[in-house]
Amino acid sequence: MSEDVEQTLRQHGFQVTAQRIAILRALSSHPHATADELAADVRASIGSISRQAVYDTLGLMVDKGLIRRIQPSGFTARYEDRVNDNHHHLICRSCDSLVDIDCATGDTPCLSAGDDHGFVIDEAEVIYWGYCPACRGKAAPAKPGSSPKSSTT
Amino acid sequence: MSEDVEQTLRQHGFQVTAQRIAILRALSSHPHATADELAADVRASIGSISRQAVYDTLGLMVDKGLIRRIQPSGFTARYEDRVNDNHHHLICRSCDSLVDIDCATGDTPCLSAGDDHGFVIDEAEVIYWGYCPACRGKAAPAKPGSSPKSSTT
DNA sequence: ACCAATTCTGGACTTAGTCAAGTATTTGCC
DNA sequence: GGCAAATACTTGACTAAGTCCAGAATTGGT
Repeated sequence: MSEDVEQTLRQHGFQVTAQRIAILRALSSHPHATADELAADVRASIGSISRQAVYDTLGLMVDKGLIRRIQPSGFTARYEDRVNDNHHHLICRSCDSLVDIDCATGDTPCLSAGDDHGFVIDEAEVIYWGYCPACRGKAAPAKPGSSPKSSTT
Repeated sequence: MSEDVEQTLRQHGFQVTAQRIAILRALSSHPHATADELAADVRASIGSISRQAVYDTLGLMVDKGLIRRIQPSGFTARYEDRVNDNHHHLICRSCDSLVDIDCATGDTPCLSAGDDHGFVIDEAEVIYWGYCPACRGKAAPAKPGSSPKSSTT
């Protein structure tokens, strides 16, 4: 299994180092982890790693499309290794839990924006906000001034 | 015109203060501004304002649905006063320009997620990533290791 | 095994944002 | 219009996330 990770690294043009292997493995066991959480996980397996190495590696991997970085409003950056598989994220406003969600609409649904302003669009990132089963009852904090925010789409 | 802003504040249950009026007006002339940019703008019109007042006010206004906060990956939080009008955002990966974009798909399109995991979804936030007309030619930084990232949807 | 290129470390630094205590302003009421 | 209670604002210290830099260590091709 360590070989798989090594393979992946080489295929994407990375030098193979203990740190990178550890980061990648940490990521696959902790999807949606923050840089610090990954660092902690890596330290548990490797002994130690510098913060800089973590940020450098994650940054490079994101650039090469090996992993994905997400950063919803109010959260610090999170990373995941599910990539190129057409999924989105669903976040509970109350307890901050974050789950993956597959897009119902086929292959490139949301890519059809109205007027694209001349941009070449290569990705549509969707974040669904709401309340998870556990918080659904207890929370529902009836936003006072505003209408129930029906179709922010 | 100052009266409009006052009205809006009262309607949403706010006390009316010079700072709040100034923030709201700054926001309508600078859509997608950061907290610091707004503070600077307010200082230009009012003389001075504390950072805390800016954050407090923006936070309250977001809570009451008067304004919206967006924070794309790699950006600091931005605020806008277009609210409840079903629009999304389009960002250039190269020059970071950010434009509004209306959703083509009608009223509550992207709200139809596949399996909602039992969540009650009240908002679907969409961010389109790509290259603006100006950067389209010059940038296109041919992501090496990864396939052209066709349908991240 | 050696050398150049790449990567990692450690520490200082920056930026965005929060906390808490005290002061000022607003607003409802007389 | 004046007063008190509630609300808002200011100041300054603090935290967390992330960046910068220079030097040491590792990797991988020969």
